[in-house]
Amino acid sequence: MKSDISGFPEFLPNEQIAFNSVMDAIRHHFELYGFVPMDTPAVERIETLLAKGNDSEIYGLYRLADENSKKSLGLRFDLTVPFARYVASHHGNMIFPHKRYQIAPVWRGERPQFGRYRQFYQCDVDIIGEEELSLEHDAEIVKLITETLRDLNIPEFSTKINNRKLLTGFLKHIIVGEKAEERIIECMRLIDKMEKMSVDEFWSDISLLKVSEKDSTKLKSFLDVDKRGKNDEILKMLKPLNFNEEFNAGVSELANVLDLLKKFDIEDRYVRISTKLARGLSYYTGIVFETVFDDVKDIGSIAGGGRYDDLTSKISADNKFVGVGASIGISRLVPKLIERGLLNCDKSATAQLLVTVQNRNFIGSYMKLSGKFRKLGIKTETYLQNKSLGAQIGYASRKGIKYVLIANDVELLDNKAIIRNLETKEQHVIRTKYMGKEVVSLLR
RNA sequence: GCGGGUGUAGCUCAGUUGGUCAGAGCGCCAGAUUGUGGCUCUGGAAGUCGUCGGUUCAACUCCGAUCACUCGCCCCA
Repeated sequence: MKSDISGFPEFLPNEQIAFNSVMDAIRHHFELYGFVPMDTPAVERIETLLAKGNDSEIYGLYRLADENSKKSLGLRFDLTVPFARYVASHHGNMIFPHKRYQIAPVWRGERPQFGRYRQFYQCDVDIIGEEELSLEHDAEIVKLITETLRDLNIPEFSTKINNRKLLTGFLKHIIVGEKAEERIIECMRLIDKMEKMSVDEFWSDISLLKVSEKDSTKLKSFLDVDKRGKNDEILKMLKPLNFNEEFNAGVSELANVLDLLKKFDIEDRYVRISTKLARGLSYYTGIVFETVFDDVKDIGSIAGGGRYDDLTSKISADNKFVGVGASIGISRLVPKLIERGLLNCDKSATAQLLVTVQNRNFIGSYMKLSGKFRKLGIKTETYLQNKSLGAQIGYASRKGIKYVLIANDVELLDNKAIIRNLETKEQHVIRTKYMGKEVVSLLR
């Protein structure tokens, strides 16, 4: 993968074909579950984009420099905010629960680095309900993401799962008093990135938040809970803690989703509780999860998502929509798969067959012949440059086109042609007048 | 926004204290190979040494600025 402008990657043809094959596989899974496609413009009104968060320059927003327009527009930095805007404006014509997917680029003006781009693709699935949405949907999303990834040829992965209520409930229990809300958010952020910090660093930062010694002890044991390993054991420890109602609701939702996942045939090894998981400070309100490779540590998460009970209130106040969704980061995933040799990248062609042209006076006949193959559903390219047969076959070989058709004028007039398999060097003479299944099976 | 690294052929890079130093491998093109690719051999094309300025008899080499890319931090999936 190359990048001519920093952070804006582009692929060579073989990589693009591989990238698209992953994208198609993901799309296929999404549609298998009945999700419908959706697209929105690359730009949104600035006020819509800013509705996501507190920060005035969220994600290094790209603003459109259009002096003639009074509208103030910017490039989307994720697919959820545009979706919220979409629901707010079209809900009258939508059917709920609404299940949609969207595979599209987003833009962020951050400094790029490895596995982090300024333009990258997200594959989002979301389920939106009016007023309420049962917990089964949360489990279904996790199941869908797990199965989608499982069916790709990727390294071992697992999904960390948590519930925001559990985390905030606990933090509300230990952090009270002045500026409690800010300190809770700061504490949640520290916990979220705890694994990146040293132990000393973490606790010295925590002490800045005026957590009492007694509560620090509680925090410590709380953080240790998910070291237990087995989800059942972790839940068994969490249940009696009974810090407050919010916490209890979180534990109960978490337990329910895990129970549903069992019923939905998602094996335990794919999902494990991580009470530290917060997933940034965004709109999540319930279940949160993110998927990482077990052994590949140098890229962040490859998928993630969660439940948000308040999708549209910042955009339109009249109706309440709740949702649960997830996103797969293929712009991170695919280069890693290519680097690891897990993604077949040796084809620079979509064609299965190259029709070579030896006698250029018969170009019309060659083109008609190509047309016959195309009608049979075989992707066929006709070689149109004036080059030797050897050069034409070399062209097919380098592009990864498996078959070539070879015919001179005599053969054309006799309705014959040679099909050569470039991998096995096998050649077959075929009759070109009436071609059917036997030719199709020959080209498999 | 902050800090480090790097800019020489299409790609990956070498280039000594400033003076035969415009180089290699890969790739590309042609031929050996007159209907049949990969392998091998032979030949060939290709670079304003990122850009601008300075020092010097002399700059790819030293200095300054600038631009670009890249890695990390902040932030974030």
